[in-house]
Amino acid sequence: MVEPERQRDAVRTRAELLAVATEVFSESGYSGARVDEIAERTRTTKRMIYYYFGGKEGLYLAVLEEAYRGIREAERGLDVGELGPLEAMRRLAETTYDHHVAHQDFIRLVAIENIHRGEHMRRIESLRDLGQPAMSLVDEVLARGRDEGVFRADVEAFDVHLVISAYCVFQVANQYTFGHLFGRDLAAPENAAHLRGLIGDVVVSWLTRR
Amino acid sequence: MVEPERQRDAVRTRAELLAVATEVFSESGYSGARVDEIAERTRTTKRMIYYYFGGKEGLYLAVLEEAYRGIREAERGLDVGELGPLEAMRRLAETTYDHHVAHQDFIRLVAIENIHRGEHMRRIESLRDLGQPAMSLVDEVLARGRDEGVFRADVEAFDVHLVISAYCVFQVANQYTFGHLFGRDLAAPENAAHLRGLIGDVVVSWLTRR
Amino acid sequence: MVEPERQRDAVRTRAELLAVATEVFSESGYSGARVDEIAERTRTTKRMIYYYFGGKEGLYLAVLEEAYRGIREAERGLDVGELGPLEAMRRLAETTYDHHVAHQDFIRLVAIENIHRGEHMRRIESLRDLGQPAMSLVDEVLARGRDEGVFRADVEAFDVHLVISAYCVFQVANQYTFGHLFGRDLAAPENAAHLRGLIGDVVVSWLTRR
Amino acid sequence: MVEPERQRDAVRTRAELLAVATEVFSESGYSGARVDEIAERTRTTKRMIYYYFGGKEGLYLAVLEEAYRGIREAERGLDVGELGPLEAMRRLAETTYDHHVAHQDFIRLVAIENIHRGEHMRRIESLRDLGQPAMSLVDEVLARGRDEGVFRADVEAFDVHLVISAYCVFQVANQYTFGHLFGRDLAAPENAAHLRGLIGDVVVSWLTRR
DNA sequence: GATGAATGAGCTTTCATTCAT
DNA sequence: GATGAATGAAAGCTCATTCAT
Repeated sequence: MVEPERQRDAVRTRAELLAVATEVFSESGYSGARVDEIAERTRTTKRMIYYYFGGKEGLYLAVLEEAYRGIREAERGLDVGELGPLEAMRRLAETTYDHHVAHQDFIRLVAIENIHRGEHMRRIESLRDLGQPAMSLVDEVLARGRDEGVFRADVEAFDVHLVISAYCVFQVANQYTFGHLFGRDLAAPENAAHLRGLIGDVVVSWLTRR
Repeated sequence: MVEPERQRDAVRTRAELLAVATEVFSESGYSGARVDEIAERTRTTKRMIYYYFGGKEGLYLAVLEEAYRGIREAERGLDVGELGPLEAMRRLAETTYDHHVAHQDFIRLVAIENIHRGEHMRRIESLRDLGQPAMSLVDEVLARGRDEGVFRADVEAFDVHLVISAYCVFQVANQYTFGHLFGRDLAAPENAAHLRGLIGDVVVSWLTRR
Repeated sequence: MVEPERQRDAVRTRAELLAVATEVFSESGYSGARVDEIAERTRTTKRMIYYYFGGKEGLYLAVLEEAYRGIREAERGLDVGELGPLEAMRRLAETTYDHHVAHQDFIRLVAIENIHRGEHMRRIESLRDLGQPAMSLVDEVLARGRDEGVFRADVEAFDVHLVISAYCVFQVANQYTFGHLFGRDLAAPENAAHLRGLIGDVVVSWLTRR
Repeated sequence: MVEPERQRDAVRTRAELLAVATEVFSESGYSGARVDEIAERTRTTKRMIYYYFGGKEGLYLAVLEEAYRGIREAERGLDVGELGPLEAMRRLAETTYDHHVAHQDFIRLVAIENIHRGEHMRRIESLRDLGQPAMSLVDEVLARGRDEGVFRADVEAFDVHLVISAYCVFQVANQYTFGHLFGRDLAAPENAAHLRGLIGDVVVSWLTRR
């Protein structure tokens, strides 16, 4: 089934605007991003931003929604089914690490949204409780480990997810200031394996009861 | 020896601008902050920003430098000398938590600076390797624990500091998005004790792991 | 083939800005000219200066380029083909005089540009060696006179052009100070004929010197 | 007779301001010159400009007056008494040339004043008819030449002075634009002798013409 | 005479947005 | 659906000048 030319162009134009806007907002923040710059990096004109998204804010909202949607999609790919709970939890933490390293634009957008105290996000219905799926996976592995007696029983899935997220987000989001303060480059390839293993270690040590 | 009125006023004017600017930049980011708004919240005029700081960017640099200086000063107050290494480490992690909760403006500034990829920070000489003092304390406690045989020997002070910082920063910096995604308020008083104890637990479990 | 309304307006808007800017820069110099004043004398707004010329300096560059282009165009109209070399040279000098009197705005712009040590001019590619055409005409008349034995052979076209230009430019550019110092009005109609004849005399006497 | 300290300092301060202001106005024009810059290049402060000269304009007026006074002083040094009228006239033209090359700041100030249509100059009483002395010398030489039958009788001193001034001023004042247009550097040492001799030639040829 | 602090008015420039076709 | 031209409001910044001591 083929869409008519016009419509396909419309879809393409919209998608291109969204992709470029994601880049620009992520690079410069909401206030720092320039509508002109977004348009210029596109094959369309500024006018289309108003046509499709109503304005700068509408475009930003669309970028935010799309970005979270994409991340959730990516999270669905995560699978630790065949591993024992201990290895599964380590895999989960380390894969989360990889995932964050691979989606720095998204993490920047989230930081920007936090600067704005989440006020835009709160207006996007589809983002409500979007965290659940990711946490369910943690919960499942945690429960398995608890049942098998390898994990302590007094830790919630939320806590585990918080500790993993904090580490993974921080190491991307704060790489510039933290790196500068300690004279280390968190993004350097030679540090990657160590930093990746670290969060696995931390979480597994923490959860493994004696 | 008393300073002349005029000069004292100058110091006050400069300090007031700096204080207000810290608030405004922290609230709105670099691009979002308005020079006019900063001035309006002050007893002086916009003109003085240019007189004392050369411009918006100069003011932001001064804010950043002053903020880091203040934090370092506060860190100096940390003392865990009389505690055993295990309790000292827990105290260190939890005090760091308190400290971050108490200085949200600073954490927001750091997030803003990371959005700008640390480009301003890099131009402030006094911030080079400013992290050392904080890390030395971790190092000292870690060494004591290692010597006493209670801490594992394969973990560096940098790693410990990274894990603690990540947790403490994240839970302030990302409170809006993370809270919204999971329907929990990280800043709610009833969660404070739990969140505070958590990082202590994590670090101690990790380091005491054989 | 008719251009669309909109586009024709754009051309008109741009041209109007250029014309008014020529006046204002010529009246007040580069620093003395006010972007606001230029806009006010126009049917458009200040914003259009930035839209079409990028800023005050871009506008000034456009004014300079256009002014030189206009002058060169006017110089093309000069024709002394049928006159003998002696009369041709006199005509050339005196027509140059007329020409300068008729384009005082241009001469003022040139004076302004010299105050700035030609720094803007140097950045306009189209002005490089723009003087050649004017000098070629002098060269041709000079050569004819030399061949016919009425002009001395040891004078270059450049020298002749320099002497003529100096006189014609000075008498416009320095009319205010020179006039005041000697209590004479170089622009007074009753002096015009004498001042015009003078440069013809000077050049012809000089070149026919045995 | 020794002046009291205080007074001598006052004289020195005033003189220093005047000297620096001459430079700055000459470099940047009236509007382009910055009161702050003038003060900064001085050992005094901005306040002194207001104390001694009343403001920017007063300072500019003082600069203008002082500059003309200095030039007139220099002109007094001119002496062609023992030469024959022909050689005297050539010497006069060529010395005027030297004089202009040596006082480029002054010529720039004059150009600036002409941009402002001489409006400041007109308010300085001491500059009225300041040109007379310079012209008297021309007049005297011209008269001698006329009496001896070597100079034509139909040329006024004013005309001669105009031709000489035009050439000498132009070649300094318009050096940047003229030089660029023709790809020649009027200020290059290797051109000096030729350009200097030129005006002598022109004037002498013109005046000896029968 | 001198000084550092302060200032209002106005300058150039930028921005998201809308209009006319 | 699309486009180039246009715009008002407000932003950051600069200037000559004056004040308080």
